[in-house]
Amino acid sequence: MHFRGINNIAVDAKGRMAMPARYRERLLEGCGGRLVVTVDRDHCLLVYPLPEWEVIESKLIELPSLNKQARLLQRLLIGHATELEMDAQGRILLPAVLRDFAGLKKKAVLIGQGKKLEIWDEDTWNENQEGWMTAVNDDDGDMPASLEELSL
Amino acid sequence: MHFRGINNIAVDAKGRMAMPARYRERLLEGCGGRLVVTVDRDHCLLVYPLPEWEVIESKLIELPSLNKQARLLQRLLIGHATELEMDAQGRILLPAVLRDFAGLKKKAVLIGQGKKLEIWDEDTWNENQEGWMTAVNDDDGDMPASLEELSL
DNA sequence: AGGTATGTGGGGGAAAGTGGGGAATTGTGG
DNA sequence: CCACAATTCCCCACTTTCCCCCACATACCT
Repeated sequence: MHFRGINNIAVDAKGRMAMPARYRERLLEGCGGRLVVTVDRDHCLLVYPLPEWEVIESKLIELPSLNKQARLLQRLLIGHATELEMDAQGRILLPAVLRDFAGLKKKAVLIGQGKKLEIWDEDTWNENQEGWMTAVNDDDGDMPASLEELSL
Repeated sequence: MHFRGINNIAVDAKGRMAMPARYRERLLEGCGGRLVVTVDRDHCLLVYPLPEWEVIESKLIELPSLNKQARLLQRLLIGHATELEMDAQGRILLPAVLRDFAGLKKKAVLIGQGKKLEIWDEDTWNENQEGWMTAVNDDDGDMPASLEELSL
């Protein structure tokens, strides 16, 4: 059971955002509404059900400590990871630090990405869309074999 | 059992479009009328029966997260993938986000494409036709082996 | 020409999204 | 240890959207 699709959501003055109704039941029975929010390199936020996150975290921890990339990834992801729960109305309260990081204003966008969800500021999302569209079409020669052979 | 052929369809003020009758029975018994609609790089929409989509989605999710191309593809395809069902009249409601993306107005075109269907704005479709006809004839020398060997 | 199947439009009820007031809890500084 | 401030949580009320159902219009077949 994967997350997919796009949702327009509002972040209110207190920094709360309502989880779309169609996700709530899954989140409650899957992990008791316990979630982990962290940041992404592309300046959006990532939301994992707690069990999923723990898998990822373990992998990150075991990366070679002498590798610079690995250390940066660890600081970024584990360092910002915040555990939080849905309240009785199915909302989560996003910490100010994370809202600032993603440049979240009033209007935001929630994107299903399989095991996780991404939260984007609406303007940022829209601005990036066009660029991505063309970037996907550019074959920059740096494409893994699994991508070359993909048939949609 | 593949989709093929072209259909002119109307999108009403609420964003609903009627599935052609000849597809309905197949869609109901094949997947209980459960469909997934997402976007394509060429600014049209793709419609998959849910089981077909899940195969594609799994492949996408397993792509390497550190590869930029892969991440963009995931965001575009999974991020916009919306699950929806046919209503009692055999119609589906296309979310506003997706209609905007494809520039859908009142008149649209539904194209059978094997495992999936494509939805185009009628004007966009007509405008593109000409260009494609010539583009297919240009052998730009950058053709994968599987295409070189194709015998129609 | 009539009947059946398909396409099209709209109205109303239910559910989800949104916002704010106030109580409870936490944390900080004196 | 207490007092004050800030944050977090819960509850209520309003607004908007979505979805189900009914009704009509059009086309096609008999």
